[in-house]
Amino acid sequence: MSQKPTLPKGTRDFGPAQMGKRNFIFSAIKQVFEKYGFMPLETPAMENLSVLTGKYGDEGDQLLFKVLNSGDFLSKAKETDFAAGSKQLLPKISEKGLKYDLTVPFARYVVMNRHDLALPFKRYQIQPVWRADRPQKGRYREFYQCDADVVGTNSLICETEIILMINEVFAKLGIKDFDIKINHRKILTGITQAIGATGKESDFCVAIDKLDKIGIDKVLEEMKGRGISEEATQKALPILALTGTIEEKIAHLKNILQNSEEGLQGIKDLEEILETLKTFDLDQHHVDFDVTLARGLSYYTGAIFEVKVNNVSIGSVSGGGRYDDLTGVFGVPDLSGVGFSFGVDRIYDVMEELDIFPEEARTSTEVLIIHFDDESKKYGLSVLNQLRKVGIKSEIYPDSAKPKKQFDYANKKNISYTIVIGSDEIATQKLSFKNMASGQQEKLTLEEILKQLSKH
RNA sequence: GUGGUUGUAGUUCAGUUGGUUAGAACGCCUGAUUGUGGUUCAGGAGGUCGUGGGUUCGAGUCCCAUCUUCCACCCCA
Repeated sequence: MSQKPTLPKGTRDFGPAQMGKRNFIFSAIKQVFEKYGFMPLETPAMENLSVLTGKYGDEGDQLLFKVLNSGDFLSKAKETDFAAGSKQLLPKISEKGLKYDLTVPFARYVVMNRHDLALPFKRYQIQPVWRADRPQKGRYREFYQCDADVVGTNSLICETEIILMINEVFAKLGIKDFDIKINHRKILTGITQAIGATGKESDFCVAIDKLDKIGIDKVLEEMKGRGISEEATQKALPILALTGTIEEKIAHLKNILQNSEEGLQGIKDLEEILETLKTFDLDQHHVDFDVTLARGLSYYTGAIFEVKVNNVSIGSVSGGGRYDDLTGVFGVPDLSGVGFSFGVDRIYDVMEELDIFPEEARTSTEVLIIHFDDESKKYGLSVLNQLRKVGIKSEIYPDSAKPKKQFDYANKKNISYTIVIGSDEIATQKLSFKNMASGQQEKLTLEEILKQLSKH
């Protein structure tokens, strides 16, 4: 009885072709992170549920994958727990969960190791995370995040450096048309004060975050639905419709927020970030100030970012922001951090949609050795040894097979060159070196072949 | 979590109001070609129709459940 194997919902295999492309993205990100002084960190796939729960809101808790206790997981549960429902039963049968993002495990790490850390601590982390979400295009239940965070400094240089890193990574990847949207949590707070909806900040944010998706009318409707007064929504209207350059928007908002100390502080932060950016003289920084950017995660308290690639059907590919008190829930207050994350799976989808993966992302074997009989196969092994000694990615067809089969193998693996060896080649010491793309073939000594290959 | 959608050969898809033995293209294998792949030609293999029930004389087709896919909402990378 054989059964067809299947994958769990929302998970994927990555074949060699995909991995070549994925690694291309990973290494671009890694190089940039390290160039900016971030050090790698890895944390376990599982965390204790006490670490994870309550950090992402009720919605987030629901999306956590819980791991059943090992052994007799029912042993601690009583009938009364079972009768009381899942919420009561859960802690009795599950103590661990798969991590939901990289920021909370990072905060946990900082707290556990704070005496050893050189503050400010800069780390990057590239690992899979899991969410029990319903999958869709660009949304998976297992996906990779690439986080870089700095903790232990309030300096806005960090924010500027995030903008620089995003620019560098996208330049490496060849993504040209994108916007780094930036906003500030304090500006959002300021706006709610200015329009007379103080305290309604999170309702306000949830509503305006949808602006580009559902349009201004529906946003105003949603605000009313969330208990923001008619008068306030009317006041919000011109603010949400702000246009012009970053400088113009800032000037305008300064006026609107003149009575909000918090709002003005947010503006000041933004100005400083942009001012610092100037000293790095980028041709184009892709930054756009977007007052409607809110972002869901509630722990952000300062600048917030989101990156959108234009003219593709994928949502944001990167996001982040500053959080003043991330480690507070673990008993270490007043440690400010700022960080952001690249969504590799989405960047992959974007690059696939734009068809901009370079040839180098499709690395394969460079040379296949093809042989006709046992003698030439044996001779081929010594040739193979020479190729590998100089670092050429090479392999020999391991079985004795017809040349057609061996050539088919080379085609299928997209191998650029073949070296064909038979009795003639052994006798003359001149090997048949074939370019698989052009079909051209010439008889060369091994040394000449090595010279040819080193050019590529 | 709510509502909808999808599933037929390795892959992409046909398959009539329920009616004989479920098709095509591409891919795969063999040969034409025993020292040369991509092209061409000839032949061949490959399907518990997602899974489990039900209705019917008869189900790929209708009904129910379940899994999966994609989409919208919620939320998010």
